[in-house]
Amino acid sequence: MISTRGRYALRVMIDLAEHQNGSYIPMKDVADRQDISLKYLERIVPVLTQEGFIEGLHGKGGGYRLVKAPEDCRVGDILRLTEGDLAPVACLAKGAQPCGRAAECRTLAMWQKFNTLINDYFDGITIADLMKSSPAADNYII
Amino acid sequence: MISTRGRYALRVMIDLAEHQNGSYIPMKDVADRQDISLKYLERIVPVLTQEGFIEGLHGKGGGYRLVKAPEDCRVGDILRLTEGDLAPVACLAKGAQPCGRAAECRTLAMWQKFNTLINDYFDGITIADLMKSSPAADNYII
DNA sequence: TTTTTATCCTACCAACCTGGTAGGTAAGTA
DNA sequence: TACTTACCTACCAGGTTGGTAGGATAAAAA
Repeated sequence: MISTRGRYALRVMIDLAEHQNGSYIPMKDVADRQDISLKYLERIVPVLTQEGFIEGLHGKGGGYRLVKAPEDCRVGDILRLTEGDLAPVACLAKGAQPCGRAAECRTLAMWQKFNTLINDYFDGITIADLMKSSPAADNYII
Repeated sequence: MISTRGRYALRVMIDLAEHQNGSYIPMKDVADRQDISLKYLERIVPVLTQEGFIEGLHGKGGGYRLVKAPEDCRVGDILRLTEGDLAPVACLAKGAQPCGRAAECRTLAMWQKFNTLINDYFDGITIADLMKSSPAADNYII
């Protein structure tokens, strides 16, 4: 289950992309528009800075700005960053110790295929795609 | 992330299927073979009985037995049962209250497509498929 | 009928995760 | 100097996870 950290990070990225005008956008504005606590966003957003998705500027006229173009921001990268991992089972997670039953495990292949399915799905979507996404219309297709 | 409940339930089903001989198999045997605490399994397994995947018999000579053929046991059904839900985000979970931002949400369509992707994937796999699964061989394909 | 075997049921628990809040500090602009 | 904004750290309540413990109940064997 994707937690609020990943979901909020995506909404911040979309919001910054939609209001992109070259200057810096205060996180307070994003928080107001997205109806998310500024304090909570302030704890989520720094990792996006560290990995070079956005850059922050202190003081008046400061805020955040996209570093890459929305077309180059893959949802998969943002989710892996904020969620730590997209692994569907513990044994495939990043810091997992090797499972002793792996050689005889009848479910391992299923989990591994699922793992690549997940990562491929989100790697195939960019922030630019989400900007164009209209939920009401898409609902009929699904 | 799929918890131990769902993963252990699958291993129990596979174990029962592999040792199927018409009579009842004590959960103690399954617990020993799978190296899972009997007490913990006893708390997980009843839901499989309630939904008609397996049937239990008390007393000596008792244990559990598959009701359906392994070909008719879909992994998706077992996981939805034991995990409660396979929804990737809170707003798509079973008891979720409708989200007020749904009409303007730019990520909803992505989550919905991901949700059907997950369910379709696991609905396309049966216990019979898992019985045939050889992890070592499949690793090279993935 | 007693004993054994097994399912089934409920309560409890420690550790961790989630979704925050609170209170500051650092840095840049007016 | 005053203000604004990013940035950092500690704390916290509530829920989930992954169990354990101790039985009650049912059925077959002795």
